[in-house]
Amino acid sequence: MDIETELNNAQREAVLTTEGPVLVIAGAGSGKTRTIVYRLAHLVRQGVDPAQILLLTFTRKAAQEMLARAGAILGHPLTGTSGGTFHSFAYATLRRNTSDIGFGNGFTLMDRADCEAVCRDVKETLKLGKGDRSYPKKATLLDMITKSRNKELTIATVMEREAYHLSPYLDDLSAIADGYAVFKKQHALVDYDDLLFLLDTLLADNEPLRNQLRTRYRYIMVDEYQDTNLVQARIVGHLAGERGNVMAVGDDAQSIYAFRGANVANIMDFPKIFEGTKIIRLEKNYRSVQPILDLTNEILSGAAIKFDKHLYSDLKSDVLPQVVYPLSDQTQARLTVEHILDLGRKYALHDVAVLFRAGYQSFPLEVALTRVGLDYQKFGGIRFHEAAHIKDVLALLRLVVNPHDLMAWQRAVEHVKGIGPKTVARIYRAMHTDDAKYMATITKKHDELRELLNELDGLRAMAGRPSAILERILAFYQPILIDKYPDDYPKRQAGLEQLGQIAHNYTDMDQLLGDLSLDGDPDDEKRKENAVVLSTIHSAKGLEWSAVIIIDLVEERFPSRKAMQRPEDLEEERRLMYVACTRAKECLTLFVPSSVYNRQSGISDPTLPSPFVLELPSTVFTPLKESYGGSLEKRWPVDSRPSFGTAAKSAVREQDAQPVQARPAATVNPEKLGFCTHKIFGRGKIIACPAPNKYKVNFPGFGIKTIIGDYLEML
DNA sequence: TCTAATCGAGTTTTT
DNA sequence: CTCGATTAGA
Repeated sequence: MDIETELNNAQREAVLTTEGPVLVIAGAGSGKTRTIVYRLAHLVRQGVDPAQILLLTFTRKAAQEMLARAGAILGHPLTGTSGGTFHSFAYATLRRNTSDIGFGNGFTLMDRADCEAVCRDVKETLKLGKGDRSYPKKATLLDMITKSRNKELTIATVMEREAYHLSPYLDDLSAIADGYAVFKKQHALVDYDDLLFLLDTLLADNEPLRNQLRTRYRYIMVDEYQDTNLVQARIVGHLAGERGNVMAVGDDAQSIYAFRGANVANIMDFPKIFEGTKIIRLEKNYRSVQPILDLTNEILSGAAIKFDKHLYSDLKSDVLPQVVYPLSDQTQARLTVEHILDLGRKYALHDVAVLFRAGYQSFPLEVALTRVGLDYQKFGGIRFHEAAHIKDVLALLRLVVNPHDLMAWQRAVEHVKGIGPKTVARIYRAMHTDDAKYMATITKKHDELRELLNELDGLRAMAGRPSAILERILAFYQPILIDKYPDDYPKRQAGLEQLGQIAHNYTDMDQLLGDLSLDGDPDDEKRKENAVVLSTIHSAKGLEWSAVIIIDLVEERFPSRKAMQRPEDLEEERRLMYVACTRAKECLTLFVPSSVYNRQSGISDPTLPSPFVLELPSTVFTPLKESYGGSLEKRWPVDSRPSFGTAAKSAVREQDAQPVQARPAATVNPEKLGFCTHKIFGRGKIIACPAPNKYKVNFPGFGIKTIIGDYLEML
């Protein structure tokens, strides 16, 4: 390890400042990870016990990679260092102190599906929303509840700020949120948010424990600090103390988790909370060639609130990033595959990534890749432990540990034919009131149920290692698997076998269950060789590839349709675009399809290019247009823009650029909806006003569109 | 009363 | 494809 030659001045200062609070503002690709890795190694070399270091990161993968790299520098692994996410750290700490948080008999961690099911059950128990087609879905209910908790605002405030269309349901939502909290308490259930809040309270109230942890973790490092929320910041405060040796690392321009309650103010306020903070800025970029940085700097310069950032690099290249305009999202998939094959001659396939805004956007590409026989590895979207068959097996595993686990019972018993939600609830009640009579009748009626109960009794009696228990469960589940998924059970079987493999590494069942829900896909651990990477941008955070392709850069997809309503959401989309582009080391290609398939109408809709592409000056990229023959030609996209002409289009863009609140909302009495005109779609009839300042309009020739009032001229 | 089957509407991002 | 409302049948 040579700190003098391997690090620049700013990095070296961050590594060598081991005492007191440090805030590292690290631009994209500025060697942030390298700095953390060297600091870990440096601390250990200075004689710090690795067990005294706590490394909090955004994913477990990131933490383990950093620890491994530090170990490689030192020539021996770091033993005993605590590294992981806030959530997994909280889970482990709470497990050791269950009685102090009011769960003397332990608690069960719920995953997203469990939480949604509780929301639905509470809604039904309260008899709310019966027959109302536009009633918020269980996913929406949960979104509001967790958002309100993560931002530490009332539901009313969250609704007022960002979900105005839900305001008719405010009272219902508050009632459901209360019911949700009560239900969790009654059943010893804990959701992801609870992990953080319970740890915060535990540390605030329990001085001996707080002191014990402060002594144990003398050096704390927190990565991706711009994506922490208020409660996470408090936890750091508890653990570090006012004069703690704590280093926070982050980049305000890469804050992309506001939807989850992340608060950029945390990183700005860090020096206020920790007195005497040393602030270090890493600005030189070591990842990307200069032409890519020219483009990413342009993305940031369009931000509403300017960033004090300008990335620069010594890496030269005379190849500009490309912007490709395919005719449709179908040809986009084909052109992407061709481009990947092309890149594959220069780079290893796992060094090429395709990034997109939402998980479903890669589906056409996945089909195209499969057709030509290219292997791919997808990040984001459905996680390993969320697949139905994995959840089924985990439910059985959970029941072995905790017979009171209601969510697991629901899952396990609903496989029995002839038993639905109502009967499950009655069985659960009967078991807990020792109603032997009902149990006898119901087991007599359903053979499958009796077998299930017998199996669980047998499993509890054997009390072996997790892997042994799991093996027996897999055997028991086999017929259910085949019955439930006759079409694709072999594929799912492979997933179950993988689960078996994972279980071999564990001796403690609680730890296994916790890790599975908290640390994502064990599949993600290593990058497959020779497989191109497909990833949501959120899942690509902190990673880099030689070549990066971003697809679906059109309005309504990226930026997401849901982010077009509020200026602050659009700003987060811009930062997301920045994160995506800064992942690229040498090649960056942006795809802007001219039309996308619309499932509703079954035809392809014309698209508008993403504002983030439109505003780029033509000097920073090379435009390529797909000809009708399917080949690519260098040409200005403006030459071939369809129909309505560029004048109308630029007029619309100017309008879009104005902040939405800048103009008073056009007022229309919803009682008598009339006609309106739109710059692009022309004259249309207003058929509904689903929310204030939002209209459903039928445009002849274009169909029904939902549009913000600001873009309409009322007639 | 409850379950299973069918139909129609709507799809962001994650610990 | 997935969720929820609706409905026919047990």
